Formats: sequence, C-alpha cells, structure tokens
Amino acid sequence: MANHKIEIRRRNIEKILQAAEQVFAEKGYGGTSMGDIAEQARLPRSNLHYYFNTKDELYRAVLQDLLDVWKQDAQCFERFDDPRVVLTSYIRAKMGHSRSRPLGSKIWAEEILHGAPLLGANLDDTLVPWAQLKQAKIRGWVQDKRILPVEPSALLYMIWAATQHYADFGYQVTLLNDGQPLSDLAFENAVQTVTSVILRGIGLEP
Amino acid sequence: MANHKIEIRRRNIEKILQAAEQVFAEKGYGGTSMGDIAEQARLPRSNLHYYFNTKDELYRAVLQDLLDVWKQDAQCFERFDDPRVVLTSYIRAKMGHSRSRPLGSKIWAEEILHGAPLLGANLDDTLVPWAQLKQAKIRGWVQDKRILPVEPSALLYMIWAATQHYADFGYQVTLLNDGQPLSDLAFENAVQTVTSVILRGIGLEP
DNA sequence: GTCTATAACGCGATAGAC
DNA sequence: GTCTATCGCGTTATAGAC
Repeated sequence: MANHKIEIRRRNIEKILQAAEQVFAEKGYGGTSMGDIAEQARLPRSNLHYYFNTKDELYRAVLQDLLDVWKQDAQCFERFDDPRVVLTSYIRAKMGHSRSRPLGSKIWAEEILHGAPLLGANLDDTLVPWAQLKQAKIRGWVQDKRILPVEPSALLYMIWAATQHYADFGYQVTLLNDGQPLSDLAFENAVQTVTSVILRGIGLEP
Repeated sequence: MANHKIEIRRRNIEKILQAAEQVFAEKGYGGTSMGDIAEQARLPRSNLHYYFNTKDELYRAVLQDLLDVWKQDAQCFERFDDPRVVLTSYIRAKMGHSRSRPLGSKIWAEEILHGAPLLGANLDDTLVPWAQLKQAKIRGWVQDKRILPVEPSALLYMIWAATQHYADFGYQVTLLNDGQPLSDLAFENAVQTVTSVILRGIGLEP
C-alpha cells in the first residue's frame, strides 16, 4: 500500500534531519561526514543519499527549518506597538529558543561565521528585508521619542548577540557555571538581566 | 651560518601561522586542508609538516596566540577601579579587536561552538580563573552599590557577545549595511551605542 | 632546510542486486 | 523503496632524494 511507504519515507526523513542537526552543530559542516549522520540516525549510509542527493542538499534542508522558527520569535514586532512590550517579548522568545533548541543557533552561527558559503544569495532575499522591517519599527520609536536615540541596527545586534550567546557559547557558559548547565532559576535570572539591561539602556523602565 | 637558518625558520613559521589563521577562520577546522594553508602561505605543503607535525598542532598554535591578545584587552580591570572607566575602556578595546583582528575571534567562536574539542582542558586552567577575577570585580561594584544589582556573569556575557558580534557575524553586519563594510564613522557609532546601552543598563551615566 | 613521491586512509557518491 | 559493494578522489602524513 502506498500509504505505508509514504509513512516510512516521512519518518526516515525526520530521523535524518534530526540527526543531521545534531551532528552538524557538534562538528561543523566540514567536520561532519555522511557516515556520522547515518550512524546517529541509525540508518545505512546510502539511505541518506537516497533521500538527499548530496551533503549540501541535506545541510540546506536543515538550515531552512531554522529561519522559519526564528521568524516566529519576531511576531511580537507586528502584534504589539509598545517598545517595552515588544522587546521584552522578543528577548524572552529568543532566550527560550537558545535554551530549548540551541543546535539550530549553532549551525546558523557557523554558517554566518564562514561568510554563508552555502546559504549565500538566499540571505539577500529573506534575511535582509525581514531585518529592515524590524529596524524601521525601532527607528519609529526613536523618532516618536519613545526610546533614546540609538542606531536601530546596533540595538538589534545587541539583542541577537546577547540572546544567542547562551546557545552558541553554551559550552563556555556551562564551564563558567562550575561545569554545570544553568539551572532553570539561573537561566530565568539571565533572561531578566538581559531584558533589564537592554530596556534601561534605551531609556525604558524594566 | 646558524643565524641565517634561524631567521628563515622564524619567518616561515610566521607566514604559516598567519595563513592558517586566515583559512581556519574562513573555512573552519574541518573544512580546512593543509594544502589550503600551504597555498595561502605560498609554501610547499610538506614544509608545513616540517614545522608543525600535525594539523592539530598548527591549529593549537593559532589558538594560543589569541587568548594572549584577549587578556590584554582586560587589563583595564586591574588598572582602574571606577566601573564607568573600566567598562568603557574594555568595550572599546574589544570592539577595536573585533574590527582589526576579526579572524581570531571567529576561530575562537567556532571552537567554543563545537564544545572546545581541541582546546579542551586548557580552558579550565586559563579561562575559568581569569573570568572569575572579572566577575569578582563586578560583584564588588554591586555590593558597594556603584552599579545596579546584576548577575556578574550575565553582564560579562552581554559585553562579550555584543562586541564579538561585529567580528563573528561580520558577514551579516555587512549584508545589512547595503553590502558595504561599516565605515569608520558607522563603527564608532556602534561602539558608542554598545557602550551607552550597557552603562545605562546597569545604572551609570554614559 | 627543502621538496618530490607515495603510502594509507576516509570521504562522497553511485551502480546494481534485492 | 532498501542496502551492499565499490569507484574515484582528496586528505594527512611520511620517507627519502636533494
């Protein structure tokens, strides 16, 4: 029956994508072999090539999922208008994903680090217009004197950097926390600190 | 004469280290081959193995240089006492290196990203005590009520993340700046923004 | 100290039996 | 749709002539 095969297909693709995310984040694109991913997915190596013709194709599929997740974090920019509400919500959403799904952030970071050799032109069409909308909103707040005058891009970068740090540099964070991953309480504390420093930093009360 | 040979040796090692920093930053550890580095250094491939037995050894030598540079940025923690002076100086120094020597920051970032597989135990002995001294200083400021109560580690992470972002995510920063690298003026603007948001964020006047 | 030649190996990808 | 066997290539590392 066709449904049966389709179901196998769906599950295998899911297993492969999940395994790939894990290994790419751990070892980087260049350090990852198809064999590593196959082992992690508990599938024969050639099976991967059946679903994804090349290593590039598989990698791109992993990255595509990520951008979608991140865009959802920024829905608060459209849903709310008050800078305090928008930024508090945005920082919390991004910090949450840094904790719950750090792998994606790491793969993204490595890709940008190396100048987006495999994402390339895709970024121009997706990231650029998306980021410009956010910057326009911040610029509006400045013009209406609702926040102190800041360069919109610089504020955006501070938020991205501070929140993603807990995913990308998670190893260092753990190391400096006596080798233990941050507890729920410690992490909530970090969310509060990032939020309050950013808000106060642009002239708002946390 | 021995001096001649020593001089050749010194210069070749320097060429190799510089080329390695370039290529490792561009392609990552796994994506880099000894051949890539040899080409960049304009030396025969086997010559690299003469000076550095293995790829690991060369990579480690590159990383070692970096930690030393970074520690110098933090001398202000010992030299000054006023939080406003220390942090302003620290942020400016780190932003400066993000602009003048972004390659090192990228290699470091990738190494931490993947859980420091090659630096490993070295970090325990060097980074941890070093970072704890900085945190102790910040904790002192909080206790003396010279800055608002913040988690010292969280503040440190925000500074590291915000400043290193301009090196590590330089590709993204350029992309969102109409594809042009930040001008001197724009970069100075970014330094000011980071500094003032951080300082105001912990209750100081920029 | 330099460089050519080559060994030993792991990788991505594919062909073809099942 | 699955999986074994294998090809061809690029890699690290080294041996040995110069």
